[in-house]
Amino acid sequence: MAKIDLNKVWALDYRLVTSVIVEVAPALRELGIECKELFLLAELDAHPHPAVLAEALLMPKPTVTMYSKRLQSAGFIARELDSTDLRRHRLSLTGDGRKVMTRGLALLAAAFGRRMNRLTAAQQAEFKTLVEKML
Amino acid sequence: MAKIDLNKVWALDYRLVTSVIVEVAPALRELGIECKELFLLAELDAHPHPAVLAEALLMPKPTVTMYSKRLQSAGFIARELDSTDLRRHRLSLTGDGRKVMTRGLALLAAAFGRRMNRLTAAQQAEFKTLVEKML
DNA sequence: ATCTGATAGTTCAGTCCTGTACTTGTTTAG
DNA sequence: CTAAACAAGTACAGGACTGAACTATCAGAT
Repeated sequence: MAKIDLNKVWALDYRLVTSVIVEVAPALRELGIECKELFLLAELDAHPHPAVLAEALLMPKPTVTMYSKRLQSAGFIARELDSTDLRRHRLSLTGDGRKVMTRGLALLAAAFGRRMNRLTAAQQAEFKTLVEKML
Repeated sequence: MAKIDLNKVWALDYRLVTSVIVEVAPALRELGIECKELFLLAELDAHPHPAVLAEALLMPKPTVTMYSKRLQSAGFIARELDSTDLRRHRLSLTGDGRKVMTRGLALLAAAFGRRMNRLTAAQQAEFKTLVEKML
């Protein structure tokens, strides 16, 4: 088995991810959010605390702070102090926030789905397995 | 075959790509370039004209202009007018530029390789095939 | 020759994003 | 109990990035 060209594969995967983002960004903007804000909304249920969120999203803490502020003032998330640890803030989706997240994820799934559909169902499952293994 | 969760797979792949970038960024900075500047350098041989480069890299033209300027003043690329079309500029790597690119790509390949190594050789080849199909 | 529409690239203004340093609150060692 | 160490989150400054508008050149039609 010849060794594969890592940089080639990397470039392909990077391009795949980027192309989806570029494609979806305008529609998301119409929804009132940026792409990374959508990712933040999508992880909120699983990780309600900003510090954990920052780690999960691989973004620096100040970035999470900034997005949180914007999303809060847009009415998409709520913030409350964690009563068991006063350093912590707990973020949660508002009704509007959940609605926007759902729509945004649908747009993302549509764009990514157009690419995944070039694979057979079995290949799609295989792709998922491989990416899971790599992380 | 159950339908896969597109958003899940998307999130995984996004995270994979991002984690590599985040991991490599500090070392690249020591080399004197940003991550996206490396991608630009890496595509320069194949696409010497800024407009084509912008499309290949999925970035807006002004961004390519800005990076080109910085890379030129850092001595990593050269610019010359295309004599057959005075609107066009032809970019090319300098000796230093090629050296930095080679090192940068090696860092990238190392980081991405650590993830790919969790797959068998056959799976790696399969992954490449699948990503190629999707683009 | 000149006009028209298209293309290459840049400028600029303004937003986005993040590194550094800080405040506030919690835990732990003594 | 207190002080040092640590953790959550923020403020701010400054660099990174991009959309809109612009200049210069080209190619084709009249």
